[in-house]
Amino acid sequence: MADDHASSREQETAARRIRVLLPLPLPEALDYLGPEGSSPPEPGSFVNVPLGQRSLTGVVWDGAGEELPADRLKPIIETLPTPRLQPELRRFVERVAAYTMAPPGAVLRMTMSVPEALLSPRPRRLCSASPIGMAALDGPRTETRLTPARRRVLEVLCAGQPMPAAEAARLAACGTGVVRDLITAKLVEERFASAEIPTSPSPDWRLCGPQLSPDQSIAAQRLVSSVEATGFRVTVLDGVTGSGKTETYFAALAAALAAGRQVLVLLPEIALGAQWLERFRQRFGALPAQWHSDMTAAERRDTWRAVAAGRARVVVGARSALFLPFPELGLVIVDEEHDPSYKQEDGVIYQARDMAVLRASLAGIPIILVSATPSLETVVNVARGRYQRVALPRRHAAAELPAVRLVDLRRERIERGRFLSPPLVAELAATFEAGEQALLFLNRRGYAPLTLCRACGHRFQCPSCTAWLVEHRFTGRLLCHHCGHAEAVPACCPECLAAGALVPCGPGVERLLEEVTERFPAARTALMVSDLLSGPRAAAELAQGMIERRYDLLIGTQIVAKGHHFPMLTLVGVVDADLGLAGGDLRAAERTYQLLHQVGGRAGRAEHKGRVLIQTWMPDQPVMKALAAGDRDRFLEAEAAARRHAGLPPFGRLAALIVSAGDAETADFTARALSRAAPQLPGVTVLGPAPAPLAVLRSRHRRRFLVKAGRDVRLQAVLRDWLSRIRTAGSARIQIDIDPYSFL
DNA sequence: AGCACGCCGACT
DNA sequence: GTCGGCGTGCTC
Repeated sequence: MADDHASSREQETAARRIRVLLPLPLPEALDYLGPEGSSPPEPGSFVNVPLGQRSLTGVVWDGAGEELPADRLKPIIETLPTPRLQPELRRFVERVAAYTMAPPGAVLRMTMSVPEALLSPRPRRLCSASPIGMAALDGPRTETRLTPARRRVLEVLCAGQPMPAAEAARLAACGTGVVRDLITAKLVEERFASAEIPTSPSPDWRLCGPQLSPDQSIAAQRLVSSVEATGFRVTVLDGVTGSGKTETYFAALAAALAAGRQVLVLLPEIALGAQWLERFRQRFGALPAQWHSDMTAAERRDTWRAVAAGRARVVVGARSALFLPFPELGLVIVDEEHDPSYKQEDGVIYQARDMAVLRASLAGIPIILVSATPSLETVVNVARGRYQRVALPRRHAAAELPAVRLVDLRRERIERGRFLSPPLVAELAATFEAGEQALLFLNRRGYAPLTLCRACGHRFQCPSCTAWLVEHRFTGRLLCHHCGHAEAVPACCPECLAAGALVPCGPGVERLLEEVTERFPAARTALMVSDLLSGPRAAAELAQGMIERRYDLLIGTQIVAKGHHFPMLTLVGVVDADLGLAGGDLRAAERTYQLLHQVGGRAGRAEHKGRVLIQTWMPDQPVMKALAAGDRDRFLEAEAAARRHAGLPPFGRLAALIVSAGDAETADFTARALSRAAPQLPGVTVLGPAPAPLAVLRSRHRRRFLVKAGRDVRLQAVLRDWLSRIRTAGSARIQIDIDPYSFL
């Protein structure tokens, strides 16, 4: 009898057992007890659960794990009314975790990045004029005396829809106190409105786009049919700069909207999206929902909810938008798919373009990868027949591709401390003479990359990193570009106290500005660098100034490479083309090609023919030759051949292991332990340990391993097995980077 | 990720 | 004597 009772209780608790994945870096989901009596919350439900001393929100997960004895389980606190996380997104979380080797909870955290969005929206109180209030407004002034402010509030409320008190106060240009008093005086009444946020207008796919060129129409038709066919399919829209790629993929976007599906557009950095957003608005009559890092918490909360509820039909965002809970996602577009900023480098390390393909495949929907300079990975996937390619080979309308010329710095005489070669100076002069605009590109922020003391040779180094401090003259500071450390530029050398002995070494955009100002005092020059712009609006403002020809010359870092299009810009000068080629980065050449091609593409976009001058010490490098010849495909073939020969991605697998610790000894100790336990398997090569190029970063000493493996090797399994055989001591951390992009 | 528990230096 | 530093370990 007692046994029966016990076993039935066991059965009951077994039925109540639910798995809950928490947004924490735990190795797996935890078990809890569902509510007594009522049916357990379904997988995907958001639940509040106790954990240790605190309580937090997680998601009911499916699948089984190791079962903890039932008597150690705590009951869940409550189930939230938030829409459930779709199975598709749950599988995506698991697959991203498995691929990147991050704990699933850490990936889940990216899908619930706005905790407030999960709470039921607080009902809002809306004000309207009461009958008494309306009477007071209409009636003779003597009956109820109204102050001017009170009168304005009532007028505002009578004229418009019910609105929050703060809104009424703002429109009436008075304080909220006036509204408050009116409520107390019963001239204004307040009602709880439904929590529904007023829906902003949706993009309208029925609007007609601009007339497409014949090339665009053919390409657009193929994209549209991939959307209409439904099902997973990757299409690469490969079009030269200025060929109208955006308008072309807008056709596919419209088709997905017409089919009643949501669309996600990923862009490298939303800061560059002002022109993109304007084009979208012109095409669809409304702005899309946006998702990026510099949104306020309230904006993120509203957007998250709008996406989850299906109200947001189009979302344009940076890589983290990939983890939004779309219930009806029908198309993903990755613009500038080659852009290295799709690689997330901290927290969960992932390549958003690749994960976008994964998400589309799990959802069974089409995805479009867009670029003028597709990544080698993408090109190889086309060659393997896994991706379809749609090409836009010609520039739109009259615009021609710019003429590219290399300037061999080995043959040019350039004064010490100067960085513009005579041919480039001559071209600048000719451009200004013709009343046209020029762009100088130098991917180096600040005044000079290194500052040293002429008297004693002292170099300014970051106290927390193996890196020089970069002088920024405009702000009068020395900055570390890796950790953000900043200090004032001292008047004399901190080492030998010599005064006025500090000399800058090498070029930075600020120093370039100085040189240009000396050479061309009449030229109106603007500097476009992320650290001198307060935000996307400032960047858009500068770009507008260029378009309105308030400047003759723009000097900038890679922020100028993207998105903008300046009709009167005819000359682009690349000051130091070799910058990106240093270091043993496997993608250095490819990235240099993409970046310089993109910068060069800024020249001559309207009817004016553009010229590009590339200053290099290595004119014989294949990248430079390819840029000069405009021969992208041959460059890619050569690059592919080199990578295939070396067994590097996309022809082999690659992972980086970064060991870091608070002191060099612990880092070395852990690295040696890892080295001893390194896998010895056919098809797997372990390189390292070696001090990372940034041997100390944020006060942590770092050692690197590189693991190379054949495409058929289950790399994650090999790494998991390797790490399971060692234990880390003390402050040591091991970070895994699958498909590394940065080699620092 | 938090938060508690635990073991060694400067304070009322 | 205690307050408090943050290193290690667990959370269903």
